[in-house]
Amino acid sequence: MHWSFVPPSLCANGACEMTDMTTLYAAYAGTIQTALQALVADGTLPEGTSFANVTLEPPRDPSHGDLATNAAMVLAKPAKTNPRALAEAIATKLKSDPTIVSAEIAGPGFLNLRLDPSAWLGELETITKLGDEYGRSSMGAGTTVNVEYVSANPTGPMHMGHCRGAVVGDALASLLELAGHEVTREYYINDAGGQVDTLARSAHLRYREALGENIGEIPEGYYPGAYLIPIGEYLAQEVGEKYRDAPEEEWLPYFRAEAVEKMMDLIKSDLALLGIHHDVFASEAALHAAGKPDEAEKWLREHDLVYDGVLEAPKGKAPPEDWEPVELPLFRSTKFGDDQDRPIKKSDGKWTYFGADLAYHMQKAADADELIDIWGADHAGTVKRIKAAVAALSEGKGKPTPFDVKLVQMVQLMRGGEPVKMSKRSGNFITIADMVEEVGKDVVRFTMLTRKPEAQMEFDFAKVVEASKDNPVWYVQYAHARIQSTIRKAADEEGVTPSTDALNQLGSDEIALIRRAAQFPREVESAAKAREPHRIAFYLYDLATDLNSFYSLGNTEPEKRFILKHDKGLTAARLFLASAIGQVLRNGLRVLGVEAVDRM
RNA sequence: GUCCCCGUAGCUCAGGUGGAUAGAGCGUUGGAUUCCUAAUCCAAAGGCCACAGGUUCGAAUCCUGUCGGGGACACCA
Repeated sequence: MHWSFVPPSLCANGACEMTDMTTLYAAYAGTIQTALQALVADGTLPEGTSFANVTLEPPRDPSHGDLATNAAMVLAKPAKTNPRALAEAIATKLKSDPTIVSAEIAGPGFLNLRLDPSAWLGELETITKLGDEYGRSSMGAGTTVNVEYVSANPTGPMHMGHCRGAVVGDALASLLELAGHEVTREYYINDAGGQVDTLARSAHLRYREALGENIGEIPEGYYPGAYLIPIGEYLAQEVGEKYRDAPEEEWLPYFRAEAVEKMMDLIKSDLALLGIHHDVFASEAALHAAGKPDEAEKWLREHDLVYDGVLEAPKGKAPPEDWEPVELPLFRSTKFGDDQDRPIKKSDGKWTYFGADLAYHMQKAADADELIDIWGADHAGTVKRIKAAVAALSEGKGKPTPFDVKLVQMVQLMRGGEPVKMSKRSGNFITIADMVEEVGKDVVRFTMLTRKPEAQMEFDFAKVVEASKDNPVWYVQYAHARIQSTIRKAADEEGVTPSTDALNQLGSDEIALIRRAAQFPREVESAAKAREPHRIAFYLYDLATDLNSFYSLGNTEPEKRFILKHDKGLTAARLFLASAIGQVLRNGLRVLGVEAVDRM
């Protein structure tokens, strides 16, 4: 795990400066950096040595100490010495810090540090003082990130297929915010293609139905879902019989605009059920109206990145029967690693989806420093071309715009071990509203975040509501509720509240728990760097495990309970510990968008 | 045929930007309850990290290939 050598003075956001508090890992990272700089000053390390690969982490085996650094192994080469000799030099410098009680060299050159217990106890005060801000990093300060997620076609309510990407995107956005980035949560509305025309026609059908016509079975090529019935009724109310028998070109634009708007209302309310709210809803139609694709094409042609050419027939499988060579404006995506150049316009002269998407990303890249798209795995085939597009567009800017596409794999819905059958044809699919109603928002969100997004997962309705250790969301919430309950009970029955007065009475069991809590800021930074919010979910599970283990010590050793009737000082100190752990659980759950409950 | 993702305990999965003895839950076996929330805890057993090469002080992690699972492959979005 890496950590960034960001000195506290670089802490750009107000919270850091106001409180003037540094978390434990950041502080000792600074200590080590100072020691390394001293070695540069006295010539042990060459001028300009990069410390980028130096890590500070908990040793795998706690008996090795409190902290471990690989500095000597990483820097032995530039120092032209062997790791153990360099470690010796680093250790000498570090020992001038009174809170470092020992610095031992181990294995191939690890430097294991032992801290005075007061260092760990101090972290409890840091957690408490920083409160909701504990874990906030300045790592991303000054970098704006645009996260585009969901972007479901506005042709119906949200169903299961959208759920995972929605949750992952939202948690990622929150994570990046906590890591200090300024984040825009964006939704791209595909309101310009053939699908929304189909939507408009389907709405027209329902409109005629609302006017009393018997429309019978919904024909092939129309959306059959019952959710369009209220749209038809609404339209009938708005325009009466005006468009009942009118030719399509008269009503299509109006029906399309109305239907899309209603569908977006539906989608927004579905997203709200999951606690998801976007900052920007970007319309593809508006993009066209503003002439953005033309601008993009012009720019690309000037840079010889778009040319008129003929695509080859698809290889490997039999080409479609109606395949014929056509000259189209093609984007040179092969120049950036794609297998084939991609058309930006269709043979009828209209823009392809890609042509518009290219212009859309051009616009996003102009507004943000970094871009992230969350897509379903079924769009994997288009990753290369859009990455190529962003690479091409940012060539002109002098420096490339970092751009990540996160692919989210399918979720297999199960019920008691059996796959849930869904029929798309009848429009009978499991919606997000169904899911949230059945198992709750917190369960849906947490479960979606307990697997890395690029791996396929199962979601079993039966398992996911089980109240057991096998169900992480319950387990983590239980730990938090347990803490809150203990604090309540101590106040009500013993009149004791958390206090630092007797903090130095806390022993090694408590410090083991603090050690885990102190990881949180590191987890935030590494998860943000990797763009992997699921790491926070796993961390919270580990922290909950440690809390529950500690709590259970009191079952066999009553003197290890939080609440001790005979020792109010120690009770208050343990409550202070409990309260700090609760704070970290809350801060982590907030990233995931899961509620930290006080009672269960 | 090409491209993308995945392959870790019996099962479901972490760990993967190279570091010390590969982790957790479920399941199995054996324990803990005059209990601050047992929706919990402790312990045992269980592994050629798919396979084969390569890179280096060091590989589950990086590279190449093979096998297996999933997905995508004209002007659909």
